[in-house]
Amino acid sequence: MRITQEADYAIRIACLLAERDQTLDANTIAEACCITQRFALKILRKMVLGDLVCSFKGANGGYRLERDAKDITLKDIIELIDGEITISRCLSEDHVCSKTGENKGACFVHRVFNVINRDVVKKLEKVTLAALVDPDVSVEDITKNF
Amino acid sequence: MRITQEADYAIRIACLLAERDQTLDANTIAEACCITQRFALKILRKMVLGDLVCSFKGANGGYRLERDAKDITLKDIIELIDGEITISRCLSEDHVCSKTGENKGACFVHRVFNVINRDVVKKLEKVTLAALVDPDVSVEDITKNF
DNA sequence: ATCAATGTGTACCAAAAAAGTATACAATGA
DNA sequence: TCATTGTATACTTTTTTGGTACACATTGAT
Repeated sequence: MRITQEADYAIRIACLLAERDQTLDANTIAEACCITQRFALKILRKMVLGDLVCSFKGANGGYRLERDAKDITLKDIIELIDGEITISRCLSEDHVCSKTGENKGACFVHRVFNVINRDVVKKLEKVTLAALVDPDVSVEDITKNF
Repeated sequence: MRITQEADYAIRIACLLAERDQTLDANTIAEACCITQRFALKILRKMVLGDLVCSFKGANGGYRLERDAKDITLKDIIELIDGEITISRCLSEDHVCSKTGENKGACFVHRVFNVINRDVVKKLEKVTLAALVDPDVSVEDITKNF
């Protein structure tokens, strides 16, 4: 990665939709998430194309989650917005290592990074929207089985 | 983070110095690491200022590791070059969350990120230059006690 | 039917970060 | 004393991030 602001906003938006569990229009979402409507629209568009939320046009239109909140993870949202999660550029699919001329896993160091990277992804996969939104679930509850 | 190219090069340089265990000049280092001399000089400068390597001017000058290779970790090198390791901007010391107006740990999501982030740093701390350079140590050896 | 409300598509712009280069200078050892 | 090697500072370019603009397409309420 790094996890971008845009992914961060997308997570907030997804949490909001999970919390309210109703169709919300872009304006409402933008206000609740402290971003401009235009920017919210852009992020929402990506989320629609990524089958994370569905949209309704016309009066009383808006957005809602496409799937159940327990079937959406932080990994899903971050990858949708930022693309493949990689802690180092050398780990990304299309990157060619300037040292070895090959891509990921060619250098010893990158193989170590790769182990760490996979672990991060695995952890992000374990965090569901449902857990994030549930007031009875603490950070410790979420992270204890990492 | 993300771990930058520059940090990546710094790691290569440090590995080279650990492997050879002698004073090497910037040109030799640059060639071995497949970067320009100028860029190597820039990175080496940071490493000198960060007390990771020491330098010698004049004829037969060059660089060598300041400390023993077993006392230098990936975390040391990456933090030296890239600054604080943070998987999301919201976790960095001087960042103020646009949602809560506070900094790290204020939002629930960021608290989760923080747990993951600390774990990454902890893993990077466990990888020493000595281990990376030792031909008898495998990636599995390094990562099994993560 | 019509029109206001709402999302769509595409393109553009600006700031920040990353990656790398240039130049003039300072120290040192043969 | 001068070639060799590092120092200091500043600049340039490219890529990524974060965000905006505008003309258009649907659709539900009236």
